[in-house]
Formats: sequence, C-alpha cells, structure tokens
Amino acid sequence: MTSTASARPPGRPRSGVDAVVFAATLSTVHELGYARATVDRIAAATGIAKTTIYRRWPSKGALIVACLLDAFGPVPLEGASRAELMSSAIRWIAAKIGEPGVGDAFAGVFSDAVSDPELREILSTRLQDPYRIALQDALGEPENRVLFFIDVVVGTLLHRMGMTGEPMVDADVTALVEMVLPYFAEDAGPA
Amino acid sequence: MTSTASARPPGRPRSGVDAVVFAATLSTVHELGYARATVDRIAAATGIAKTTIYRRWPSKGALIVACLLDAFGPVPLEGASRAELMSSAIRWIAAKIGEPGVGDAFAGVFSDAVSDPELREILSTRLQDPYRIALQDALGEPENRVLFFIDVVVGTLLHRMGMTGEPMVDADVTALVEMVLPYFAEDAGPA
DNA sequence: AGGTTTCGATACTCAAGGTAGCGCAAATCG
DNA sequence: CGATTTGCGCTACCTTGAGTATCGAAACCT
Repeated sequence: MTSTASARPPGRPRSGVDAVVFAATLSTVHELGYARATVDRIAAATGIAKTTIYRRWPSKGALIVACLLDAFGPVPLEGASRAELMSSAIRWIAAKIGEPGVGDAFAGVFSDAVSDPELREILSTRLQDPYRIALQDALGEPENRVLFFIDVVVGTLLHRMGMTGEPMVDADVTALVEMVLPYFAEDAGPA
Repeated sequence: MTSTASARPPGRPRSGVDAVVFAATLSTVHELGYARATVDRIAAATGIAKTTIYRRWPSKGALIVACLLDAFGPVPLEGASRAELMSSAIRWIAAKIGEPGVGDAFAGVFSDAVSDPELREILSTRLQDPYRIALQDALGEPENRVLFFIDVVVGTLLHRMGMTGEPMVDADVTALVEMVLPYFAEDAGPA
C-alpha cells in the first residue's frame, strides 16, 4: 500500500553525507577553533559544496548542534546507586567534552546562542532537553533541580575549556563529582 | 622637577570618554544582545566616533573586558567566617552578572575567547587573575583550588544565562552556595 | 525518454570587525 | 602670537564569513 509517506519520493535521492560532514566539522573545529572553522572550510574539507550543507542544516549553529548530538549520543545512565549514576554521568560528559573538537564546538555554539534566541531554542530543545528528561527519570528529581545540576556540571566544564583552551583534567573532574554528589544525595537535599 | 613621566605631555589631551563608552556598551548589549551590539552602534549611542573607540581599545573583546572590569570593581571580600566570605563572594558575582547587560557581555566575550587566544589571554589576565589572587589570599587556598572554585561559580552562572537568556534566580544562587560551601569548608576538603 | 529532485559551482548580498587618511580642535612650548 | 604636537570626527575602505540565488548536470523513478 502506498502510505501517506511513500516509501521513496521521486527524484534524485539525497546522498548520505551526515557522517562525513560531522567528522569534518569536528576535526576542522579542533584544528582551527570554532570561529575559524567556517562553513566554507568545513565544506572544502569534505569535498561537499557549501550549498549542500545549507540544504541540510539551516545555519552554522544548527550544524554544530547536530554534530554534537551525533558525537554525544544517548547518556549512559548506568550505576547501581544514585551516586554511581550521577558520577558516571558527570565523567561521561566530561570525557565527551574532552574529545578533540567537541569542547570547542560546544563552547562556541553556546556562546553564539547568547545573542541568538533561535539558536538558543535549538540548543535547549535538541541538545539539553533529552538529557534533562533522562536525568529526571533516572534520578526522580524535579525539573529545576536537574537544570541546576546541568548548569553546574556543564557550566564548570565549559568555563574551564573557555578559559584555558584545554579540557578539565581528571583530578578536577573528580573534585567536581565530590562536590556535586553530596549536595544531590537523597538524604542531604536542600532545606 | 621634570620626572620621567612629565606631568602633562604636549598635544591635545584625551577627552575622558571611558565612562560614557562603558555605559553605552552595557546598555547596547542589554538591548540588542552581544552580537548585535556592534562597535558602530556603541559609537553611535555615545556620539563618539568608532575610530576613537579603536584608539583606546584594540578590539571589541578588549573593550568588553574593560567594561566588565569597570562594572565589577574589586571583590568585596567581607565576612567574619570563611563560609560567610565565600557566600558573599558568590552572591556578589551572581548579582553583578544579573545586572542589565553584564551577563550578556560576559557570556559573549567569554565565548569569543574560545577561539581567540589573544582575547583569552586578556580575559584571563585582566579579569580573572585579580579576583583569583584576592581569593587565594583571603581563603589561603592553592591556585588550582581557587581556579576550580571560579570555574564552578562563574561557569554555572554563565551557563544558566546562556541557556535561558535570564540570570540565575535567587533560589538557585542559594543552592549554589549550599553546594559549594561544604566542599570548600576547612574541615571537609578533598582527601 | 521524460519528470522530479538533488548536487556542485559560481557569483552574489550583507553585516561587522578593523584600518587609513584627512582636516580640524585643543593643548604645550617658545 | 605662532609653531608643534597630539587627539577627535569623518568618510571611505578592506577583509572575512554567514547565508542566498541561479543554473547546468547528475541520479533516481515510471
């Protein structure tokens, strides 16, 4: 049966190009930094035309967000205890942000979003919300507490990245875990 | 006596213009956001020529940093106890970042710095270092601990600002204080 | 083959950071 | 007063980078 969305629309099919673009985006950002990683350069690095990139993603910010989504994937919310769960989540995002290009791209798109409400919407909805919801479910915490948790963890990691140009070292990630966990422990919440 | 730096060099003296420019910068950033607060617009808002602004500050980023320095002023490191001291510092910076334009400008210049090593140097040296040193002296903590403290506090506040466009509300600032203080308490430091 | 859609390439618009040069204004020195 | 020195406003300009328009060629379906 021809469903409402026919199995294959007529015309030339889109070439599967996402993976190549994402890889080129991250490596270009890693080599040149966020601002110098222009869409022209990314396109040149893939051999794909710039216009094709703009056919898939409406703006550079949206491209970066898609790239980050692809790089992050789902949160691995594992851990027997609540503490292990939070600890592994913090270490996971810290490791991701430490991957080449990821931290730069994240900090860059984040800063662009400050003065771009549309991009902020994309960032909030596409990137933050899935993780926020997953955390709410896993931890049984209300939205505002999880948002605060994300502000602390991601904000800290990005601030270090932005100030030093280098991701946070392991000892400091451990410090972050040791600071955050007691505050979010079941028996030690806010007054 | 003619000291090495003569009391008044020859030629037309510079007109005192900093205060006007700083005020116009903050209000423009507040109204239009960081990216739309172009140097042209700031100049227009003051009635001062853009070239004059570039004679004082070498780049937009440097202008913003100078503006933030002026807006922040010295840290009021008061408080009888160590806890009061840290708490007041956190609430002070949170309030400053909440002032109109300040948070936007801070987050904006911060993000620009990610891909601009020169600006990062200015930001780190001119803005962060004075407060870092003052905190080291007041708290008697080593540099890396104070840097971590700054990452957590400023990073969290800026992340909230960047994600929502609004400064952190008082309840969350309180949460931040309650989370940070125990970790930095004298009798509960890291292993 | 014919229709439909996508790709690549070129060329373009627009905004913004930053610079150069000119004429004038305001101060000091003699 | 006049000469010099320095700063200001102005206009015009350069460069980069995001995003768009157009057009011919390519790939898929019937």
